Amino acid sequence: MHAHPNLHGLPAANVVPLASPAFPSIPSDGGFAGCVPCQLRQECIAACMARSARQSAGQLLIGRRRVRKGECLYREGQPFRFVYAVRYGTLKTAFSLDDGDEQVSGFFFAGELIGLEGLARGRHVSHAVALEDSEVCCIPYEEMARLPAAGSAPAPAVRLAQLVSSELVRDQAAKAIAALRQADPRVAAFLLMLSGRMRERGLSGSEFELRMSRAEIGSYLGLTLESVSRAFASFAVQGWIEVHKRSVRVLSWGPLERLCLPALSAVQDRQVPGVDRERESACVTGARTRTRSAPLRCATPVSA
Amino acid sequence: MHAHPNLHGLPAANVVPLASPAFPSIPSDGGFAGCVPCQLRQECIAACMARSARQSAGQLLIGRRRVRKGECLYREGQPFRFVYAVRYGTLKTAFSLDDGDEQVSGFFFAGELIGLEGLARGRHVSHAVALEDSEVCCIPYEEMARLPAAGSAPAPAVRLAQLVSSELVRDQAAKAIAALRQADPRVAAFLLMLSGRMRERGLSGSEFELRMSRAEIGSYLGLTLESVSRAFASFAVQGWIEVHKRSVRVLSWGPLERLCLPALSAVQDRQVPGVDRERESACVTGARTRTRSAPLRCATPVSA
DNA sequence: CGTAAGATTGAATTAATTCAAGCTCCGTGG
DNA sequence: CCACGGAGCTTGAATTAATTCAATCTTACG
Repeated sequence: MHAHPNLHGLPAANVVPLASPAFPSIPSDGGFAGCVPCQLRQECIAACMARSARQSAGQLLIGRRRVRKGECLYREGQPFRFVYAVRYGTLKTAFSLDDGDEQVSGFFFAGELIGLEGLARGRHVSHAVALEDSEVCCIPYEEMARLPAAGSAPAPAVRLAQLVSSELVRDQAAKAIAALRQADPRVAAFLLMLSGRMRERGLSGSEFELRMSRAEIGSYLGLTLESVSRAFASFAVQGWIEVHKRSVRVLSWGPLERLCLPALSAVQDRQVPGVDRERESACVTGARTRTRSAPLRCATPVSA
Repeated sequence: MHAHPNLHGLPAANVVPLASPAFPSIPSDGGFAGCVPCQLRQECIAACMARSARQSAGQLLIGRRRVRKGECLYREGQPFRFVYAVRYGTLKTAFSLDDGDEQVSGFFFAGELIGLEGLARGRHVSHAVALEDSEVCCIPYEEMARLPAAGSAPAPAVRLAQLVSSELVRDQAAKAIAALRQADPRVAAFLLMLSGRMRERGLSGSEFELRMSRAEIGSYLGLTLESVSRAFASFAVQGWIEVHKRSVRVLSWGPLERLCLPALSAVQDRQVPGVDRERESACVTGARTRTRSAPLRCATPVSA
């Protein structure tokens, strides 16, 4: 189908299928040699686990699971047992609203982690569905959480907390998009976000295939599918993009970026390059909640 | 001012002001005796740390910090050093949009944790501002992350990951509210959410004081302040609530709940009572993303 | 007591949704 | 191999609802 540059590359011999009735024990450090060629955007939690596992007597089995298009990786209410790392493919997460509709809460590409929302209550509060044939690594949470720190490296649990926090940052970007009240800016922001994530994994950022329907995009953005369709059409007649069904080619970034300017930095998700002076000063001078608020004074410590 | 039923109750002698030029060392298990009377909604991470600290040689200093109304607890771009637990008061988190406006991302009450978004990059990506005079515990992240597991109890880092995940669940509730496209249902959901969180800390759920402005509510809900005001007015003329400026009294829950029905269970944030059959079946039969999607087949494991 | 911030209310505007019809493309089965 | 059917996408027109702009009111605070 398409290139999968981010395979974890676990050798098959070290991979234990999850549905296997008996999990054969493998050496605690044996399962990670194959992780080296993996090109995950962020250091894979598995690599972190490998270091710890080498030093501990604990056993660690990382399985793989294939999820075909339309299939469910986990469901709302199911016990949380695994954190899933996408090896290849695309998935969405969503949850059921009480009227039977579903709300799409995220899209996940190769190298990204799914299922972290289950950690809070020990049960998943959303479900994950493959948008195309996909495969994931299944990292057993309990075992991972028990692994101690290896030398100066942080314990896997610490790394995990960091990765959950990354999801919070991504949610913040989603809120920045939601703050764009109009349809066109939101869709533009969505394209920019997608493009950035494609580039992160070595794919073209200006020409890619949408793996999700207009309805799913609309749900994620808080728009109807018609509004999404019209936004695409509008961009196309302006000559900013070419779009045919689910294949998109961006011809001109400038206008799209201008459209979603207020959310641009949140969407582009750049690593913070030191303290961002501009934003800091915006905070000091008193950013507005539509109406200008009082300047942000600095909090004083409590005297002992 | 008002009752503070959720004080951590750290004895003053064990509390080290953060701005003190030199942090005096205190016994690693000395700072937590006072945590016992603390009535946090979820088990406080500090209690978890206490157990670990007792067994380790590490030192752990938990400071307190007073944040007066309008003051900033931390800012975007600042290094992430502490997780903050609200002792009393109310804070909001928000971030600056690139056009200078600010987007409110959350409200935090006594017993809740703030600042977890900073974990991802080691820097805060939002700022936290007190909506009234408040006080927080400052839990030093690095030190906490290094604490090992104490016996069968999980390491503080594991508990931390869980708490970050709880924020993800809360974000999901916010997405459920955003899925209510109209103003009145969103405001109704906001009231329900607030009410639930008041009750959680032993306060009245039907009569409370809003600590945030209409503009802040609007920013959080994706509405203009006028729309929020009109929604309140509309509820009042229907006889469902009494509202005068920032004091709210709910007279009739039913209509408010009906109004935001699709998001009700997400907003009420009930602990999952076992596997939720209803929702599970909704998933199996194929919940809709506005247009009905294919039934969710079950993923098959990869054969070894 | 005066001022300013926050809240309310009204009227005009704007934009998304809704409803409906038609189209394209893909997979299936005759 | 081609026809059929359906899912997904597009497009148009009417409707609906939120936003915008503006004026007024209240209240907290200096």
